[in-house]
Amino acid sequence: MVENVNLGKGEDQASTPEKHINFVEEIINGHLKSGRFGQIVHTRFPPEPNGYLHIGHAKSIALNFSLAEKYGGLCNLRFDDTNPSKEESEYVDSIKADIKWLGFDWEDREYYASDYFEQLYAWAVKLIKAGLAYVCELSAEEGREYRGTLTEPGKHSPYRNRSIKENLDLFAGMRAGAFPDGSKTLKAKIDMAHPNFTMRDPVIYRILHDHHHRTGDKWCIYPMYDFTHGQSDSLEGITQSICTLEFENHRPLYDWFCEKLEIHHPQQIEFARLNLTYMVMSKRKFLTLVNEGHVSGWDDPRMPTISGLRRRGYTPESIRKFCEYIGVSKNNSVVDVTILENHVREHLNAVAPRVMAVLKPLKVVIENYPADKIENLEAVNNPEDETAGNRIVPFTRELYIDHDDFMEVPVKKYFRLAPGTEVRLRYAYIIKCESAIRDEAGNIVELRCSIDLDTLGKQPLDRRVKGVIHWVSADHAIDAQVRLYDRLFSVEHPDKVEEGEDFTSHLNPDSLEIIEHAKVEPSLLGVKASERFQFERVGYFSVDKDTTPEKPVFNRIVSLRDSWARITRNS
RNA sequence: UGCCGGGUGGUGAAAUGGUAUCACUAAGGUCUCUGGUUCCUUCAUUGGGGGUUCGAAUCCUCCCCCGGCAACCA
Repeated sequence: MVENVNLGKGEDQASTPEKHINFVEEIINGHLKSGRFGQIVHTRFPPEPNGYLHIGHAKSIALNFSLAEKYGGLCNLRFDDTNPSKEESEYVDSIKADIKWLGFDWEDREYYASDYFEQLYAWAVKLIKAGLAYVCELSAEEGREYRGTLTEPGKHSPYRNRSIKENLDLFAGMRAGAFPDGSKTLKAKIDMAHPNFTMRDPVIYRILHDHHHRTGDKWCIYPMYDFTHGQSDSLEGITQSICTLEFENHRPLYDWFCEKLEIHHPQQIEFARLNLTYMVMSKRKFLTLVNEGHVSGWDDPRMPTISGLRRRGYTPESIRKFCEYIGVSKNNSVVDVTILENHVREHLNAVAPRVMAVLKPLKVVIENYPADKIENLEAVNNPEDETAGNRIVPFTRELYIDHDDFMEVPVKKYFRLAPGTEVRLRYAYIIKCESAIRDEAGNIVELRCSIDLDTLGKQPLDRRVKGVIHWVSADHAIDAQVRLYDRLFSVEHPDKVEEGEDFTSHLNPDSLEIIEHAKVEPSLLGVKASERFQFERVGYFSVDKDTTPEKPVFNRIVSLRDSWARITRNS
């Protein structure tokens, strides 16, 4: 029907789909066309080192670094460390490790806003000399009162009209440590009646007798974000300064400082931050989760932190693709977490070696198979990747299969094992269930089966056996701990809470199930942390750092799509 | 209430005055020694009203809804 399909290039088009240009790229194209910044594109990722990075940051990182790459420019890493009381070098290290893990490289351009303190100070003096800044002695609370409200304009500080000389002396005194914390601030003199609060004489310097992670005790006054960010961008020759929507109100101030200081003036561009269903995404809430013990730490595999996703087993490729896929816009949106999950499935389907692992072991004894016989059967490592090769799995008289693969009274369309029915053991033979053995409590603890030895590598001609199940040899199986992770919250929007509740009331009580004695195939002996596998018919798993040579520990990254579970759920 | 943003299927994004497009989810089907993968099919007239126009998601206008802003945080 469609005539304009280019058949010759069809595969190329599929692998590199015609990507729509997002609004940020449109703006950049405009800059390139007008020559506002010449033909240069220079972005930056500016984290505050006061917490761990999360998937929302990954969106910003991917955006900034990818834009630079796409336009043949550069992207800096800059730590926005203007608040000494909250920032630590521990976070600097983790942030750098996370960005590297994601696969981005700032090369030698690792900058710190604190490196610009001296220049920032000089610019503050310049503002004072231009009559555009003054030392104010209103307390924080008084400052709030003077700022006015949504509907009423603010009023002028009584200190607003000091002489330039007095301001200069006072500001020098602030730097010299002559005044206690909170006693004075330096404010920009703009417009107390401005409809935008950020323009109502904003504080640009405050007194903080605090130790800074990089400048030590050199300073006791520190610049505010608004007086730092744009100037830092300017010093680094940034062209497009990309940030999230909540800074939109700050753009007039960003512009004001660049203009009044007469310095290189980057363009601030705001985009919508990432939200995911079944997740919260703020440092404060993460802290609550950690401090109240709902998770084991910032790198708990259920956390949407980069370190959590990494430990869970997510691949950096899948996170990058996800970030590209969701796009960039100014719409406040909530992305369905299944999209993230599908990206990691897609990647792991292509690259993860397949193995057999039995999570809930049920012993199977094949009565017509010799007790002393061991057959080494060949299994495909990855049907999606011919180069992955084959491996050997030992087959013996006593096996384990998964409890879920047996039903004493099978429901309709169930084609796994049941009394009297047959099933294919993956890569091995067809067996038939002859009887089930119970313990005293009535639980089924063992199956007695018979084998059809004429079914290895071929289908029987006289009948169709549809079910295929995984198994491990009881004698050869390795004992493993398996941690089944699920969504941390049980509702799509955990932030939406009733009166008197908070987001923790939506925690999913079943977000972690630990299986102490799973049985996995012997090829898994000696696995190393962060290796990833597909447990056939079950899901994708990665080796946790808690693994020991004696006992491997696996984290479930994500289950396989399970259309059987869907059928049973719907009926 | 003031200012700034934003409203396109259940979800995320396209379409920049000219046939509402691409994915995800969901549902159904195909294939299969993974109930995985693959492949196929189905699912919106763009927040609402009015206007301009041969023609509007796109332009004008009024209204509605959602988000952000009143830290000496970023």
